[in-house]
Amino acid sequence: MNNLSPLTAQFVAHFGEMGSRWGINRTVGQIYALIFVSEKPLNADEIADALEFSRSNVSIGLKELQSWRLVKLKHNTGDRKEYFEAPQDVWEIFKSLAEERRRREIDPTLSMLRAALLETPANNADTYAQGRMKQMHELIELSSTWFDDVQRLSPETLARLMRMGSSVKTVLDMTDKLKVVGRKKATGE
Amino acid sequence: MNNLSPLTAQFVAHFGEMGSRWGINRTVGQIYALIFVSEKPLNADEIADALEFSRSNVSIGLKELQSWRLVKLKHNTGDRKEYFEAPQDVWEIFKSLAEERRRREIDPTLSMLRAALLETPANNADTYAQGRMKQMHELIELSSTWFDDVQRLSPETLARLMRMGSSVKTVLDMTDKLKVVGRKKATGE
DNA sequence: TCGAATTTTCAATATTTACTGAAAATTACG
DNA sequence: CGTAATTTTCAGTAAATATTGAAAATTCGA
Repeated sequence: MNNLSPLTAQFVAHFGEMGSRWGINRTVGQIYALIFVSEKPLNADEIADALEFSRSNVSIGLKELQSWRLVKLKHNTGDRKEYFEAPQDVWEIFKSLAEERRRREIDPTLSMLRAALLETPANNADTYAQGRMKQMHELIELSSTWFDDVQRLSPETLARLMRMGSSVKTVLDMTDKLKVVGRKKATGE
Repeated sequence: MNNLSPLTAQFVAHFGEMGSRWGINRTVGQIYALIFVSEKPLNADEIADALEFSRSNVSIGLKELQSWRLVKLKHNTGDRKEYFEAPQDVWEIFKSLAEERRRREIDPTLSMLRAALLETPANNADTYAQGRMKQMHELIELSSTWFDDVQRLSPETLARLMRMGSSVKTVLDMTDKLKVVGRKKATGE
């Protein structure tokens, strides 16, 4: 890798290796890593040069990253080249990733499950299978709705929630009690 | 696919196609799907037969599924064959999946980042890069600690939390107010 | 302990996916 | 417009991954 400091080289290499586990390929992982740690936006030639990939490979990789909304395109005045950068806010990155993953990995499964649940079971095995599919559907639906909701929270609220960790239970219990008290008051019980 | 009802065939095929997006391969996805909707545990021959895979392929696939803790091995008395089933509780499945993913996809990255953050930056670019890595590290660490915590909640509490969705903010705000009140009381303010 | 039943390994092969260079398409500036 | 700069496409090739059948290893009951 051309002209990369050991620090960056290490980071880039790791993303390359992990790429396959993350569902992207080595090239795409490395390109992203490089963009992520660069202070200035990079153009495709710079990336191809630094990573020693063919120009066309970089082009494909950048398209892929754009489809994941992980890089943003920037145009510099007086320069026709396209420059790419990663969003500054890591929360934003996290959200794009989650949304996109959901769109690609979760939603199609939900559709399939919904369709399967509408079918008339042909025998006992089918009835059992449909029951299992229902469980799966409910769990996925619940978690993804929840994720939608959480995503709409402000970063601060979200951070607060996260910092609470499992003590969230205490808060929920507290709330339940308050609700009961409120109800009693309201009904003059 | 031998002897599979259309309903199951559809489900199995979907898991096969999605497999690649989920980071497992087609075979493994299909095997899992089949086991998941089966009322009785299945042995490798039954799976190979139903899915028309070679016996060895099934063997490899089952090993993979075991490494993800997605299937459990069962021995039937008077039968030397190994039978496989998926855990009944879909929550449990979800947790195994999350844990295993974390172990494979998150933890190695955290280690790499920790190591990188200890290095002495060689120049300005490195300093910037390290800043970015720090942001990434903090986000990942926060979300995974949080996930640990959440995982420890009882399914009921968790379900409650999920059902609340974004109204969780109201609860947090409420709690903050209560804390303030509590403090005032305590200090006689 | 022997041997049939069963599972696992592994080298060969097939399939899929990634990568390249060259050519085509697009862009925007004079 | 025309053209040079730039990006994209694509057919061919390389590399990685998945799949198989056969052979080896393991398991467990007689």
